[in-house]
Amino acid sequence: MDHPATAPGASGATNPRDHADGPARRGPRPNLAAVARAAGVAPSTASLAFSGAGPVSDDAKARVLAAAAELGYGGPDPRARSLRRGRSGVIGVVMDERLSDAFRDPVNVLTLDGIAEVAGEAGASLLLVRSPLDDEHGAGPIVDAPMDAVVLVGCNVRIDPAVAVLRRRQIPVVAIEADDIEGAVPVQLDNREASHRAASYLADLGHTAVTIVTLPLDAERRCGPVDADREASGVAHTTLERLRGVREVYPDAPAIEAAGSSVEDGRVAGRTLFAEGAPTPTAVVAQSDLLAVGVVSAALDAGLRVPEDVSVIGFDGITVDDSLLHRSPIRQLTTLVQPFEQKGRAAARAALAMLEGAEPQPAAFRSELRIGDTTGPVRRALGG
Amino acid sequence: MDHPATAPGASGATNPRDHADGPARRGPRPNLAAVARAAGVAPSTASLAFSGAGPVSDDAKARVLAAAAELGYGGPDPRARSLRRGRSGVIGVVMDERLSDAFRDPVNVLTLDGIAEVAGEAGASLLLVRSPLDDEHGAGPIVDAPMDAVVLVGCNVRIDPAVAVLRRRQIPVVAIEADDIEGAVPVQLDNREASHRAASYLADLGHTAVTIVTLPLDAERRCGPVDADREASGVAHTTLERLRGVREVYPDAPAIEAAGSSVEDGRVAGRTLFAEGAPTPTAVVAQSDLLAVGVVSAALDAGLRVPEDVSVIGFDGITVDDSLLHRSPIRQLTTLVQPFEQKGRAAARAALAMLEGAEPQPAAFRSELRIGDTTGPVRRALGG
DNA sequence: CTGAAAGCGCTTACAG
DNA sequence: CTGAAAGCGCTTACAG
Repeated sequence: MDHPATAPGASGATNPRDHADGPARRGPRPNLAAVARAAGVAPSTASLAFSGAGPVSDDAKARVLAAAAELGYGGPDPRARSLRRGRSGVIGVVMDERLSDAFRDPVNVLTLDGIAEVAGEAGASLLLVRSPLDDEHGAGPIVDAPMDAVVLVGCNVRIDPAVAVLRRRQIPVVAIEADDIEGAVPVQLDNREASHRAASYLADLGHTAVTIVTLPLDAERRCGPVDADREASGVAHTTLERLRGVREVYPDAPAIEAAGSSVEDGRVAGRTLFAEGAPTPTAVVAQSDLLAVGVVSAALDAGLRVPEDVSVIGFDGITVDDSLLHRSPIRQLTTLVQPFEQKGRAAARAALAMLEGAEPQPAAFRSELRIGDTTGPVRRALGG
Repeated sequence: MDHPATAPGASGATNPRDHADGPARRGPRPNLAAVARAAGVAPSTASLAFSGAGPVSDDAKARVLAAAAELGYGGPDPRARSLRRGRSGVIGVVMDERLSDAFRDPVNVLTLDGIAEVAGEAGASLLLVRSPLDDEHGAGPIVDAPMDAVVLVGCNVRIDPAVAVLRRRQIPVVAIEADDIEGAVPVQLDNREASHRAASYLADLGHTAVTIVTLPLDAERRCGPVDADREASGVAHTTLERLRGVREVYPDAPAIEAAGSSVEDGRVAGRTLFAEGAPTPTAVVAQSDLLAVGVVSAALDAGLRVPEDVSVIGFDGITVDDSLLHRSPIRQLTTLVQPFEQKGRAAARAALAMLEGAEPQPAAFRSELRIGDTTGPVRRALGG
């Protein structure tokens, strides 16, 4: 399925790179020394003519530029420049998942947004890198890509190998939403407090039977009930904090772990939750909006009304698309809205600061409870 | 609004980078020579121990690794390695817009998906770069970021400066959805033929009054009617091809240019289209799904029924979220579905091939007309 | 299997 | 304002 037809007229017989283009470029790529020679100046002068980092006479500069054009010189080689300068102008963005999965989650895309904005303004470019798997330590871009600083995005799970590598490389690290990592600047959210607030809101509505649908606790993509052992073995900081926040209000609330953060993962968890015969909660706290939509969808499928029979609350405040929901009267999820772009911007600023040798600013952000139409007062107890 | 509170307990008094970490790392970063010295081997042997590119005795290798650990050496510096090798393992992804805008369009994200998949498998990392503005030639990452090859994504507009720079740098270029660019390997879609098919489908349904809502024709973010002059001045290949495809069936179909590809841009165009007093088309061909949703939304706002009063057809086959639509009975757009991921994969493969010095494969893909519920037979002529 | 040598292409003090 | 020199850290033929 993945083998495209070759475009009939598009390729032609010649290699596209064979096209001559103004000044012929025969032989090896010219370097700055060759340009300087052609211009009749010293290499250092030619360098200055390009970088503007020192005084050069207009005449010398013009000769250098003319020689460069003549030889087809494309400007100083960034590889050599970065070796010499000790900097490459590249900020690494490390994500937990396959990049193609990461892009599927709006949470990551929105964060990237903020990072890209600040990095772009500063002239830095973003290198997308996947966190290394356990079995490939010592390989992969995180080990050998040029990066001046790194931002960990949505790395809840499997952060340790990445951080270890980066620390050894002495690359400054900014960690969004990870537990305090030794040597990394944190950009944090009030996960626990926010979850506490959401739970309190449900308590105010009279809910007592609350179940939590959690994000993954580690990289194993398990799904199912979270018992004490499972919770103790969890490494995902965000997941644990959000869980604790709800438990501060509902100490005995059962939890179900989802395999990931997608609508489908939420649906799977929801099916368990609303299975016939099982005691049905009157409210569900899901740790992401995607999960929440899946839970709502499972509830509707099970013939329950939302919020009349069951309230559902999410986390993130993103816009979610799900066709099943469209058939329902639900217009907006009750959720905790978090400032992704701001978090991304703060992370990028911290990374740039470390790059400059300045003291980076740790940052903490707040989520706001946004009340939509997936939550309501608890239904009257049947026997009440 | 963007100044986060400093996290109370998160920062502490010390610079995170001051943390000692096992072997002290005093003074300057060690280099491979220092490691070799400490291990009692030649630098070349130490290099081989890390790269595995040649035979090294187990003993020598162990001594090198031990010395590296002892000195806190994080492995060969990628900057030096890439200078020496002439390769950096980085593929640039160049986009037309601010990256934060680019991420907002699913079209780009899906394409990036495919690129990331193939690049990731090959161990290459992706450098996100914005196409330079006209007024910043000679600056920005496209000029001085290390990249072995580049993929142009969604660069319809403002490609020329980028391509000129890349050509001078002699960086191989793969262009997704751009007109044949001299020296670039094309990854193309059947924009014209697909649009022709969509138009034919409308013709079969009896539509004669068809209006086209186009993507931008250049970078100026204009919106309004496309007259012959405007069309002649257009530089966006995709826009023009899709326009031509429809015109092959409806030679006189009027066109309105949208300022961008968003639901809101589509809505703006739609408002013009369905303004009172204006002659209303019985069908609209929008050049993207986002635009199509905006048009549908404007039609509903104007009190028209879709598809009974007006049919709307999109392009892309993405999932679109729009709350207004949810209130309507419309479940799926009629649209031309294009294989974004496949296009991305093909582009990445071509880039990798050029990197290896192999002959890259130009690729061409096909869009499929997917009939949803936004199109239907033309309404009976009022006077008919 | 190991070592000595050369050089990738640039920039930056430094002296004029 | 310009030039000669050194060196960023590595890898790769090449000889042993």
